Amino acid sequence: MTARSTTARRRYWLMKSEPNAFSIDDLERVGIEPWNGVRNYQARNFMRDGMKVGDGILFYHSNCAVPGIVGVASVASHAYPDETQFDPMSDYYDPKSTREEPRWQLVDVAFERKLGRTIPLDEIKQHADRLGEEFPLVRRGNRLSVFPVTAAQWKHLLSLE
DNA sequence: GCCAACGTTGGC
DNA sequence: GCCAACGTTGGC
Repeated sequence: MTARSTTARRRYWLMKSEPNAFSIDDLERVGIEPWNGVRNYQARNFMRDGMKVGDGILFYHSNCAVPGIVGVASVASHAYPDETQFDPMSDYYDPKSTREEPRWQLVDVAFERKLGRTIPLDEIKQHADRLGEEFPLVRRGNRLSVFPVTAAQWKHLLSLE
């Protein structure tokens, strides 16, 4: 086996968070955070099946005055069950989930850096031709909170910083 | 605060 | 398995 075949290429992702709930400043403060509360199967599957420790994450602020990319983070664990699904006191409690067969998984997310400036959504939309029309942020009605970013998209988005 | 878009639920 | 109702997301 060659070294190349045993080393998976680093992947890239975008993860949304409402800054009122958990902002890039919060991540900087704590350093590492279990990405709990994802209750969408597609987003869960990306975390569970696609993410590897060391993958790059674009940290996106949604549902706020200036939505956009505000920082860079990295995947810091493999997927494991989200504890909040078992907690009746949690907003994220899921009575249909069991410890034997947990429904929701998460990864730990580590702070890397804040961007020099926010890359606002309205500016990202102006680059739809470069990013591809299928890039979720430039599509209407997009609600997916975790999705993959290609190396080319990653490079282009960060070049806007 | 409004509302379009979308995912999930549950009756049938 | 269909699909209307409902709840949530998230830009504006």
